[in-house]
Parts: sequence; C-alpha cells; structure tokens
Amino acid sequence: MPKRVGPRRPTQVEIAQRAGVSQATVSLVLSERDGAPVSEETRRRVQQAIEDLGYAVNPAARALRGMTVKTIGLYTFESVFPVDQRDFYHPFLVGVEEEAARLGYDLLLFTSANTAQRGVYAKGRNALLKSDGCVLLGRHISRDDLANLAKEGFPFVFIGRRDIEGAELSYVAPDYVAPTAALVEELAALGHRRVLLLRQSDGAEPGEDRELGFRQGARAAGLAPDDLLVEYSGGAGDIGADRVTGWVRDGVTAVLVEPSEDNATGVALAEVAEAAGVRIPDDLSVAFLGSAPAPTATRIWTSFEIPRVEIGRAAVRLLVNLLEGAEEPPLQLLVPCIDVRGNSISRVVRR
Amino acid sequence: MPKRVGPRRPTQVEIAQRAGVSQATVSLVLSERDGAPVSEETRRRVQQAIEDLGYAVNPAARALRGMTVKTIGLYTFESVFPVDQRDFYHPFLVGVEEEAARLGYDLLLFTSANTAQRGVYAKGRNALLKSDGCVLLGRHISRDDLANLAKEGFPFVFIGRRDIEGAELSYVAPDYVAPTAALVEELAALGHRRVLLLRQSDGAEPGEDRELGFRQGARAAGLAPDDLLVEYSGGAGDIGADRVTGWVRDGVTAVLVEPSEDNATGVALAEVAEAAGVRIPDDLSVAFLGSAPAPTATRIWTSFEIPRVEIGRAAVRLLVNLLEGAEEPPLQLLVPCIDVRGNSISRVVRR
DNA sequence: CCAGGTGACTAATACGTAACGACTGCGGGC
DNA sequence: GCCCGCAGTCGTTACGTATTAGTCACCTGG
Repeated sequence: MPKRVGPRRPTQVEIAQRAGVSQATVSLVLSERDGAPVSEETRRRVQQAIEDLGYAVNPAARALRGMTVKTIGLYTFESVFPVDQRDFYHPFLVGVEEEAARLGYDLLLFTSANTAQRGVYAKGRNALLKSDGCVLLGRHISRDDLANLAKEGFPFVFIGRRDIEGAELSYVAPDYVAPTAALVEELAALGHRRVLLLRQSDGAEPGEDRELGFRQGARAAGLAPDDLLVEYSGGAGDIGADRVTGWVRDGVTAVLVEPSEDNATGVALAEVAEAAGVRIPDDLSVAFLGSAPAPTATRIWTSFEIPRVEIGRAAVRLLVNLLEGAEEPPLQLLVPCIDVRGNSISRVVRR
Repeated sequence: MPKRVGPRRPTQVEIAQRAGVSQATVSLVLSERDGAPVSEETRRRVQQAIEDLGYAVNPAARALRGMTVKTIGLYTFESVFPVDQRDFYHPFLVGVEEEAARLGYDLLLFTSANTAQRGVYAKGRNALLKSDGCVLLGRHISRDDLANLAKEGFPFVFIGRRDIEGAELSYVAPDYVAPTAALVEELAALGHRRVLLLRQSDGAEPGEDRELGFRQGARAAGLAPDDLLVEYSGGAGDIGADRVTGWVRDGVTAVLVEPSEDNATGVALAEVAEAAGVRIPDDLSVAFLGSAPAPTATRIWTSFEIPRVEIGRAAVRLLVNLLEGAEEPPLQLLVPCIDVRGNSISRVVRR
C-alpha cells in the first residue's frame, strides 16, 4: 500500500508556531468546549493562523486517539450493493442515507468486502473498523461473522431479526407475526378452514416468525391444527402445476406465501395457477406475507408492505444511540408493516 | 466528540508478545511482501497468534503513518445525495459504486457535508480527508472549494468539465461539442437556415461547450452567423406562448435546448408549443442537447444521451490512477454521447 | 505576609503502525 | 584468520492529535 502523494498539509504544531502558542493550546481552541480556559486574544491569534495556513484536522490522528470519526458503515451480505433501484434492498439504503445525513454522519459503503467474497473478516480482518459502527443487511448472513462482531464488542445494528447463539445482537426488523396472524384470522372469517403456508426453504428467522404468526392466528380463529399445512419452496422451479392442483384437491382453499427478494416464487405461482386452470381467488385464495409481485390492471395481491425506508432510518437511529453512549446493546426494535388490501383472497365457496 | 466505547482490541504488540517476537516482526509478517525476510517458522507462530487473538489491523494507525486506506469519497454539490433513483445524478453513483467495488475500494458518501451547508470546507475544514481521494459531482459547484482542493493537492476527479482559474483540475465529462455540431449540420442538411440555441442561464461550462459545438457545426454547414440565435432560460417559467410564437414569426425553424437536470424547461416548451398551436416538428424542429423528457407513445425527442454510468466508472478509474501514482494530475477525459434518433426534427417546408 | 485559589497556558504522554537503521550469527572467499 | 555479505530480527522513531498533570503569575481574604 503506497504512501499518499502530494504536499504535506499543515499540522497543529505549525499553527502553534505561527500563533506563538503551544500545540496543546491549538487543540484547545479547536475543541471549542464551553469551559475551555483560553483567552479571547489567544483564541483570535490561533484562528487567524488556522485561516492563513488552511489547516484541516487530520481524521486519522483523531481516530487513533480513540475518537469517533462520525462515519457509519453499511455492509451487505448480498453479492451486490443495493445502489440499483431495482434491488430489493435499495429502499433500506435510502433510509440509511437519509438518517445518517440528518444526524451528521457520513456513510461508508463497504463495497470492496463482498467482491473479496471473504465476508466481514476479509483480508486484513474486519474491514468494518474504518467506521464507528455499522448497519448490516442481507438475507445470506454469515452467522459466524455476526457472532464474532458481537463478541468483539463492535457496535452494529442488523436489519432483520436474527438469533445468534451465545450473543444477543441489536436489530431492527419488520414485525411479521402480527400481520400474518391477522391474515389467517381474516381468512378464517371468510370461511377458510384448510390453509397452507409456503415457506422459503432457507429456514431463517423471518420464516419462523411468519410460521409463528400463522399458528397464533389459527389458534385465535379456532382452526384445527391438522388443517394447518406448511410446505417449503426453494425457488420458482419448485412450483409446478401438479403441486398447485394437488393443494386444491387436498382441500386447501388458501395459500400464504413467504416472498423471496425477487418474488420469483410468487410470480411462478400466479403463472402456474392460471395455466393449470386454478382461478385466484375463486378456487384458491393467495396472500403474500410481505412484498407481493407488482400489481396489474386486474390484480392487486393481498399482502403487507415492509416499511423499508423507515427501517433503514430506524437502524441508523439505533446505531447512533449505541455510539453516543446513551444505550447499551442489544437494542431491538420491531416495526409494524402496512396492510395492502388486494383482490386475491375471497370468501370460500362451499361445494 | 466522544471516545469510542467497547473493549480494546488486540494490537501488534500483544501479538508479538504471544508469538515471542518483536512488534516490528509482526508488521513484517502482515505486510506479506515478496521479499520479506522472515523465516517460515516465525511467520507461522505470528499467524497463529493473530488467529488466536483475533487481531485486526487498525486503519487509523495505518492512515496516520501516511498509508492509503482504500477508500474513495463521493461528494455532491447538490443539496441531496443521489441515492434516490429519480435523481438525475443517480446513474453516476451507480457507476462510481461499481468501479470502486471492482478495484477493491470502499465508497464513502459525504452525506453530512451538504446538510451542514458549508460545502467541502465545513466545520473542522475539509471533511474529504477521511478518504484517499474523492469524486465530485453536481452543477452548483463552489469554485472556491474546487480551487482550494486543487491548491492543497488533494486528489480528486470532477464529473463534468470545469475551468478554474489558476488551477487545472482532473475531470471526466461528456463531449457536448461533437454531437451538438453534428445536430446542427443535420438540421442544415434538412434545410434549416435560422436556428436558435436555448441555453441554461447559469453560464456554466457545459453550456459553453454546447454553444461552441453550435457555432462549429454552423460554420461547417455554411450557415450565416446572423442566423444563429442564442437565448437563455432560467427555468420552466421563462418559456411562454408569446416567446415560442415569437421565434416562429422571426423565422426560426429549429430550436436546440440545453436541458436542466429535471428537464422542466423541455417539458414546458413542449406544452407551451402545443397550446400555442406550434406543431413539432412541422412548424418547429426541437432537439435536446442532452437528456430529453421521457418519450411518449407518439413522441421520441431527438437528443443524445449522456452515458452517466460509464462516466461514473471512468471517474473512479482516473482517480485510482492518480492515487496509485501512475499518473499526474490533471487527468482529463471526454466521453462520447449516444445519439437518440427521434421524431422531433424534420425537413423544413418552404412557404 | 502568607495560604489558597484561579485563570491561562504548556510539557509530556499515549494511541498503533510502518519503516529505517542497526545488530547478530554464520558461511564463504581470499 | 579476517572481512564481507546476507538472512533474520529488533530497537527506535515519526505520524498528528487529545488529554492529563502540571507550571506560573497573579489575585484575594485573613
């Protein structure tokens, strides 16, 4: 790693010489604290020298003294950084940026880390140290990385709920339990008795929470445990015509889908159902436990939206609370989702 | 600015103690340079200690020693940061991010600086020092800031061509001259003799370049200097029906529009022309010297597109060349634009 | 006249790293 | 037998800052 080029820039020592004071006094003037015991005359001379020489404080030296550097890191476990608007995670980035700016922090995007494909602890180990603290993102997390970070005491906030054995971590996440339970109760009220939950096969906490809400809602609505079905999908390819018609033949009248980021599963389900002659919602009610495929002229999917921008903002707020010493980790926050009333569920027709 | 919290992390000294060597040797092992004279046995012991204690190099200390920290800054003179997809500058951000990631640099967004509304030299003066070098962006530049940065020898690349008196700066910019000249020649070939250039009233270099191309193209096509008109627009409100009909009455058959970021001028022109009964292109040919308003079912504006993502990439490449010592500033690059063949210009009808 | 206090300033130090120059064996050339 | 060069290692220093523990002159009340 080469030396930095260009002319050296002035230091506090040079300011001090020009103003005829000591370096310590320059530092005092710069820190501008209320009770700083420095005479008006001295302060003026120092500030004049700063002006003349164009002095700028050296952030590296500050950081080495253990000061914070007013920088929040953003790291994603996904393979690309969510600057592209089509990315599922893009709204989180927007929220994080907004709130960081509002609170006077710069935002460091750890773009190099994921290309190195070694995760947080790449190369020189723990690239995140360039920031005061970090917002972490993405579905394909490395649990080891999270555990290590927590053990090291590095300040970070994860977006999404995750349980790590032996370490409690700070996170802000959407509340999937409540709206899922509400949807099940609504379906029950519409006459549905046999309901299927189609989970992502990654077995992550968001899926667990949806299943928890699924069972809570069913219990509250008095559905029989035997009529609660749970299946898994590894992606669009897992949804075939025989599978969908099989559900209907089996007496299932409603399917709750845990969406993937790209919603390929959801799109596939819609296409396959149409091709197989299964009408939505007449033959099968379908709802998404999260972001649904884009609405069309005739179809608005019943679902709920994750307030992604707001979650990004909240993550930064939490992190800054940690950094500025007001709170102790873990700090955890659940954010309510927003119901989307669609036309993809309906009252069940008895035959 | 408060002290950083949390437990201290291990240093090279502690690694050294555990491995039974000196701190200098640890540093040698870590630098991993080809000709590093350290025995295999020692290297192994040191690496074991690093593993055991979970050592991570301290970026602040490195930076203080004058090393680069593999971080590229991005600063915008606009009031908001272009994370929002609707922002004119968003594609630049995408390109910058891509290339930074590819070259192994992290990307530091100076979001706090613009809220402080004091520019580059806010607060502690020159926030950009947190990065090795910086990509600068935005139309509403501060010429003082640019001049100061150049004088200080801070490595940066501006996106867009700018001339600063007494300082040559590095930039990458779209070539407005060539495509503008080509458009004028095309119009002349279609029989146009009296052509108007409608400039943004900020008088910045992009406008100058367009006017240069305007005159070059006219000369090449043999148009009379008296038939070259130049007017200015301060925004959508400046475009009234009387102004547009005035052009036509004055014998103008074609208008070249320098677009603003939000293209409000262009949209206004289209609406006003239609309301005033001036048909495009039959009564008046219109072309945009840059990004045009969005196309509709019946209208594709003749214009040329700025390859914004590619420009973002190129800016990072230039900057990294500067940082890694291969080149000396100023480094300047013009990127060709992409013609958009529309239906908003046509052969002039003699009456 | 002195103890104690206060306001204004400074010397010294620590932060963790990279690099330079020195030091030690040791084998080889003369 | 002596010196040279080399591989391998270490001691020391510098980077620029914030802070601690002073120093010093001057004042104030007794």
